[in-house]
Amino acid sequence: MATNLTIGELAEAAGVPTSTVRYYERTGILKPGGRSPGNYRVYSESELERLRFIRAAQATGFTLGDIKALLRPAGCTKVQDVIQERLSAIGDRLKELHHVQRVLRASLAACRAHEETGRCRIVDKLTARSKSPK
Amino acid sequence: MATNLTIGELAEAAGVPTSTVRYYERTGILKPGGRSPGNYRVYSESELERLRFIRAAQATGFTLGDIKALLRPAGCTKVQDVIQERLSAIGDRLKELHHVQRVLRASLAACRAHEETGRCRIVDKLTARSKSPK
DNA sequence: CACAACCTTGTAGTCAGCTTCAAGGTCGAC
DNA sequence: GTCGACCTTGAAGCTGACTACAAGGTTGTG
Repeated sequence: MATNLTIGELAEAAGVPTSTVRYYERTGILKPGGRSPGNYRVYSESELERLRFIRAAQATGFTLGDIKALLRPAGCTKVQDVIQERLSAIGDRLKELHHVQRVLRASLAACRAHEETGRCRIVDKLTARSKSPK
Repeated sequence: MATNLTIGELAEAAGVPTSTVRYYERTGILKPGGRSPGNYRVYSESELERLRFIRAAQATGFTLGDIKALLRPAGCTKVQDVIQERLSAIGDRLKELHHVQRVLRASLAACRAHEETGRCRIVDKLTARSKSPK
C-alpha cells in the first residue's frame, strides 16, 4: 500500500508543477519520505494526501505559513488551539464567501430581469451589501 | 445620503490602510467619486461598499484581476457569463473549504479522544482525506 | 550503449499585492 | 498664522509564492 512516487508522479497526481513541490520542500512544508538509490525523491500516499490538503487549504485563502503551523506536530493542547483558531478563520471565510455568492446571485437575477429593458445596472448590485457590515 | 468620505475615513471604515486604497486606484479597481477643492479624494457610500466587496472576494481567494473583471461594466450577457463562471469557482472553493473544515474537525476530535493516552497522532489525521479524491 | 525523458542542486528572475519614503500641499483648532 | 494631522504624487522597496535556467546525473527502452 506504500505506493512509491517520483516527484513527477506526485506532482502530476496533485496537479502541480514539480518546481512547486521542490519549493514546498525548501520552505519545509512538504518533505519526501526518502530518497532512491539514485538520489531521487521518493513520496508515498501520505505525502500526496498532505500535498492535496495544502492545495485545498491554499485555495481557500490560507498562506503557506498558516498551513505549516497547522500541520506542524506540537503539543496536543497547542495543536488544538491552532485548529480552533483555524476553524474560526474558516467560519469567517465561509461567511464572506456566502456573501459574495449571495451578491453575485442577486446580480445575476437582476441582470436577467432587466434583460429586455436594455438597461443593465448590474454594477450597482455588485457593490451593495446584502448584510450588516459586521 | 451621499456621505462624503476622505481616503482616511474610507480606509478606516473598510479596515484597510490608505496606501492600499491608493494602490487599488492605480490598478483601476476602485476610483474616488470625485475630488475636493483642495484636491483630496472624495468617496461616497457606494465606493465604500465596493471596497468591502473587493476585500470579501479577495479573502476567499479571488485575485484583484478576477474581481476587476467581475465589477467591470460590460454587455449584460457577457457579465452573466463572468458571474456564472465565478459562481462555479465559488462552488469549488466552498467544497474545498468544507473539506478543510471536515479534516480539521476530525483531527480535533481525534486529538481530544487521545488526550489521556499521551499519544497524539494528529498529523496523520490532517493529511488524510475524508472524501474521494475527485 | 545511446538516447530521451526523467531526475539532481543552486541561483536568479517574476509577479501580485502591497508598503514605505521623500517632498511637499491642505485643513481645522487655537 | 502656525501647528499637527491629514492629504497629494511619484518612485522605490518588500514579501510570498512560485518559475526558469544552467549544468549535470539517472533510468528505462531498443
